[in-house]
Amino acid sequence: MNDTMKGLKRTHYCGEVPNTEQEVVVCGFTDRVRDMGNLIFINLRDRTGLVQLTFGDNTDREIFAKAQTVRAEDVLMVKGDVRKRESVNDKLKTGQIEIHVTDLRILSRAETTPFEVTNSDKVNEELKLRYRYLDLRNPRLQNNIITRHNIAKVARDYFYENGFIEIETPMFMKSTPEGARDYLVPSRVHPGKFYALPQSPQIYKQLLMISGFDRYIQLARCFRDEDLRADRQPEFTQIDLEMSFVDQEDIQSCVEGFVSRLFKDILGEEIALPLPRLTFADAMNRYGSDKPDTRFGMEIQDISDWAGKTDFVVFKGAIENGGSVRAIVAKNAASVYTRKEIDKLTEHAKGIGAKGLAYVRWVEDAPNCSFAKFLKEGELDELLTKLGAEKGDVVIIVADKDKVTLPTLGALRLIMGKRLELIDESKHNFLWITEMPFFEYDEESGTWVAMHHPFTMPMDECVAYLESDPEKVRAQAWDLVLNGVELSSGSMRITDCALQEKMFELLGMGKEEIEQKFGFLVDAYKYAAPPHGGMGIGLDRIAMIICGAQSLRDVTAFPKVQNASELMSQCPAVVDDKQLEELHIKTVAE
RNA sequence: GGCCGGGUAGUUCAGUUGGUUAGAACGCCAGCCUGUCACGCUGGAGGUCGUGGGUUCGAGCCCCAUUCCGGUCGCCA
Repeated sequence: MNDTMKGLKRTHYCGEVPNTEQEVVVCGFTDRVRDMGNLIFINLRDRTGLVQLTFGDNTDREIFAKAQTVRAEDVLMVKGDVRKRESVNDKLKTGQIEIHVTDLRILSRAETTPFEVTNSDKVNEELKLRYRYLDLRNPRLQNNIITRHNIAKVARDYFYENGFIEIETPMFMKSTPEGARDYLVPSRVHPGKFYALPQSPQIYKQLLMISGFDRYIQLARCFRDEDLRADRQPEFTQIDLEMSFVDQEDIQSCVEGFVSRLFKDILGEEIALPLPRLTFADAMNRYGSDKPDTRFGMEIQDISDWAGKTDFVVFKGAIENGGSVRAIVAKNAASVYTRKEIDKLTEHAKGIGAKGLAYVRWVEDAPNCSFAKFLKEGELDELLTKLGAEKGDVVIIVADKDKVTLPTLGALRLIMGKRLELIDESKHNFLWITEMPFFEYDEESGTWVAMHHPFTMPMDECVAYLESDPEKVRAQAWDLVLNGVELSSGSMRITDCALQEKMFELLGMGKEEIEQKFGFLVDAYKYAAPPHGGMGIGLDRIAMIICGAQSLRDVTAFPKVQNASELMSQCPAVVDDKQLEELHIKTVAE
């Protein structure tokens, strides 16, 4: 039989027992037992930290005998006297003191756990996820979850103080098949019809602006039925906001105020404002990415002019086909990037669409160049000078259409930057990416699709060539990037019915289709709307970076794995035929 | 859906060219120990080598299939 708490009330959390002699009552989990024979030490743990319990000469024999039976992870409640320790432990917050126990209650005994809770760094992720509730006892994970809570609190405080109103939007909404796949929800009362879980509260928050709420915020749960990544879960939380009577700069400076407050309150770090801005086109040209990690250099260089003059058919061919030849220079990398390592890079590059890599590896006096035999006298020297390459450097070159050269070099830049340890992990580099393209050509369907969403406002100067040159149309849409992670995305919305109609038309949507999908939204704008725009800030991703975690799993209490299932509860799971029948999904034969 | 990596005591791993009874550390159990804090010492229990098939006199190891986990590309308005 377990003991009860009867007659005892907790007076302190373990990590907060003060350094003064007094009687206290603490409770928590058994972190570790050190049994010296006639002297027993137990580390008791709760969410605030550890405190040492001591059982010795002066301990009642019955209590001592009971203490001998305590095992790791047992739940205890004890009364005792706080005493100074004979030997201090500097590693513990409570390392100056210990509790001489006068009453020991074993409230619950633990079976031997499948892994050691506080020594689980190297334990297989799958096992820890199956026993997530145990892994969550680990102080590291517990601190992450608490930090996440603190981030949410700062978000609410900041936006509430700035006049934002928190409004809940529906979890059951109409499916909009564009973009990410929806999770669908059937219902007993609507045969053949489905709700969708929100990918984001986008439409509702725009309607709230039309209703005149002026500033809206919500810590919104969002759902996307797409494959997972380390930084992508099928359900996630957005700090979702929308503002009326503002322009892009107003929204950006409001969000800048938030991140600066957040990093100061949580990490004590000053973020210099305003945050740097880079256009989408510049980001692609310099970093080969729409979410560049600017914690290190190694920027992409365009060497098309030089390459066009050579006789190397691969380079010339790329340029003649309207492409480019571009390079990155890895300083002092020749010893790390041997021929074999460069081959690995080549394999990786092929995996993402490049036909191959050309390289110069300058290790001895004469640079080792993979395409030297195609060059005329002096051309290699000219290239190396142009690139600023020196002895010890490695140059990686890709020749193809821009659509290939830029993302390939962007990906290689990241891989090499990590490998060469060029990234200062203590840095927090924010960056606004602006002037995003409006349309994206979809090879599969051969049509232009909206890169952001179809309610995004084009930049004023682009409206003139909406029809003639869709590729060049830029949107009043922007992203906030932190250390190469897309944190947040925002845009101004179209409030002009005629323009909205035109955008739908350009996206190949007929009147009927528009009416069926977005009729209510289009109607709403007929009754006048304030100019408005907003953003969705990824709470999980911010938490991940602030906690220094490598995966969203480390900041999510109960995360899903790669195939979007949850290993602990084994969901999703099959349901009874009876349930399916009730939902009109399956007819069960009698 | 494609590619890459992984699965051997409860956990983390080792396992030689395919060859006797599959090892170590931690954990667990028992005993000893009065100042430990990753306590120490002695002893013990614990294995369907992910699963199924094949090759072989013989498979943890080689081959095929399959499953689960991770990473990545596609995908993520």
